[in-house]
Amino acid sequence: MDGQDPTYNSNLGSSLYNPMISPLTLSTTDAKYNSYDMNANENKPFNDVNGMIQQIMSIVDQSLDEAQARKHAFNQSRLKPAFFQVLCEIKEKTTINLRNFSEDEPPDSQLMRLDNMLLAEGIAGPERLGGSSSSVANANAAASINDESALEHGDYRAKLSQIRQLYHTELEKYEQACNDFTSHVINLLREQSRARPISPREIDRMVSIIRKKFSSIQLQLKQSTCEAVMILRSRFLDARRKRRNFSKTATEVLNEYFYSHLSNPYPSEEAKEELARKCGISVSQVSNWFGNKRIRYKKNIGKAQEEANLYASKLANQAAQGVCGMRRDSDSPQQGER
DNA sequence: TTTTATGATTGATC
DNA sequence: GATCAATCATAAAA
Repeated sequence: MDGQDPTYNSNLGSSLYNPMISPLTLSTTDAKYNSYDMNANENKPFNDVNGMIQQIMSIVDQSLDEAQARKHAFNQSRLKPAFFQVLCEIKEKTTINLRNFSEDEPPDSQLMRLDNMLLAEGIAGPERLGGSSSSVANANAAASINDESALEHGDYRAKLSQIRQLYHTELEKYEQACNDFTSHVINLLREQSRARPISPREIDRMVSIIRKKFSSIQLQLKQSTCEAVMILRSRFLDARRKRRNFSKTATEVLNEYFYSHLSNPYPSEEAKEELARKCGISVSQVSNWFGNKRIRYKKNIGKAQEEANLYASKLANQAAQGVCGMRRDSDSPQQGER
């Protein structure tokens, strides 16, 4: 539309921009443009184009009433069908590429991944009553069996539900804005279709363009929601973040076993289960404790000797008082350690 | 605030 | 799969 095409220009000159049939009322600006045109008669088409541009530019300065009045005048003009016809002809020549415009695009794999994740985490889709992601449920089952984990699990669910709520609020907002904007554009195009040729297919295409733009905004929302869920999960699943020391009693029970089996501080599976039960911790925690204890004892035997003596005298006292409960157990197959 | 203790994790080895 | 050794992250003590 840069006016370099001679055919196009001749069209403009012959009909559209002929002042005799121009639907737009010529204003004083025409005079101004005519005044600096050295050869007004020969350059009439260009002269008229300038005038038209000037008129279009001046629309922004018009009041709404004025614009409405002009629009009304235009719609009532007997030249309007001719103007419309000319626009149809121009369009016929300039929208060839548009016809071949491919509208079928493959579904966005990134969007699909995000959707799947949001669905899996219970953010998208139907709300799960008392539900959480299976992975978290497994993690919780594997974690400590005390009340604290249940409490933190509840905390996780509360935070997940918070994320879900925020996501849906934002999504609704986007959808509302998208619908509003789409219907606004449709109305605008329908209104404009009275003045220029706009096919329903073109309106549909415009709608799909708008939807694509809005879905890219939604993509960002989905992305940030996924990130929030990942952070929450990593915090919940990373047990190191919420390490708690075992109770004093539990440590004593474990130490008693360790120092009374110092020559072979490797409790059997049954012994581990018994210790776990006594200490109120899981079997894997007992295994961890013994793993840590063995390596730290080995690294610092001198210092650990004091502790060893402490537990030895403790056991001796218990034996003297005849309350040697632990040694009585079948979980102490080793004899004569230390 | 810094240091130490301690429970958990990770990768290698057997 | 159990254990070791190194390491991380946090609780508790100094």
